[in-house]
Amino acid sequence: MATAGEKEFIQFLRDHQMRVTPNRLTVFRALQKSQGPLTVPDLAGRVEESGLNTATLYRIMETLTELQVVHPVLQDHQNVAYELLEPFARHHDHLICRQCGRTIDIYDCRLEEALKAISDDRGFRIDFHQMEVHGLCPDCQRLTPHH
Amino acid sequence: MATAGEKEFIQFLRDHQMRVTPNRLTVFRALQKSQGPLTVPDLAGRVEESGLNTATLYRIMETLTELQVVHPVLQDHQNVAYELLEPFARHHDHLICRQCGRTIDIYDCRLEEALKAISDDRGFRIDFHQMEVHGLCPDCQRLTPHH
DNA sequence: TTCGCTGCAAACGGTTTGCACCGCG
DNA sequence: CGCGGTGCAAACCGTTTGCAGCGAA
Repeated sequence: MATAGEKEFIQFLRDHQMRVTPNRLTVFRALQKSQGPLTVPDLAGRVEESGLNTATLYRIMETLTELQVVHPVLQDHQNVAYELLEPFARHHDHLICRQCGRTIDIYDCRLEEALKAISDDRGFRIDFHQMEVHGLCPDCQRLTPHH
Repeated sequence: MATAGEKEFIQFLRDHQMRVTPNRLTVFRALQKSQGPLTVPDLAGRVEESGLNTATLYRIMETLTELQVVHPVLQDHQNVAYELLEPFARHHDHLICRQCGRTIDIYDCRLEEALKAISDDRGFRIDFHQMEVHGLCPDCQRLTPHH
């Protein structure tokens, strides 16, 4: 099943009484095109030609976060970056290697099911979740086989 | 099983060729005493009487992060905060309510097991993980029963 | 005695804010 | 036409850095 696209995003904004502006579409497209999460400075670089102002960019990210179109995640242990949420991007979690810094996207039903069971037990209704697993990827284990 | 305390922290520093300084002990104690994650400004307030300098505080947090005594997490969708990791604190994940903002700590074997199975499948060796589940807590569902 | 650690103060840069203008609905 | 959205520029403040002195080992 494909993820929702620009058309659905426009409808989503209308449904939430938010105006459909060129700036918001520009940001949405940049996020869709990107592989991973983007910081505001990242985004600024990618939408440079549109002349979009940085202050506006921050305000748009705040809006999209409230609407749960995106959510902020911590990058490199220090920078806030944003990534699209369902239904605008396929959900996944992250394996992050402490050695090479590479991020591996994962999606696994076992995890989703465990999570659902746990939340149900407590009567918590899930919007979305985010998980980071830190450790050593297979390649780096081979290079530093001890410990 | 209790979590490791100050004595173990001191030994940990020695094992890693790091000096045992009053400042580092002060920070460690503040983190232990705290319920949740603390930002650097938070910490600065709590260790005020010790006269610990802010720049030093940042350097200590960087060091503790590298040693994996703590790790940074995103608070309120924007601020970086630090929390102790195993074995210095009991591991747990978070349910975060979008309505009241309250955080519920959870620990559940089903999640840990699913995670281990998934990582094993990919040959990824886990140091630690962090999970945030965003949604509506039982209390807030009662107050806003629609949607 | 050595070198890691710390305090101080200045600089940096990501983020926020006030305000006037613009343009979507 | 009204009000949400935007650009601009200044301010803010969390964080980083250089350097000299201190103290843990």
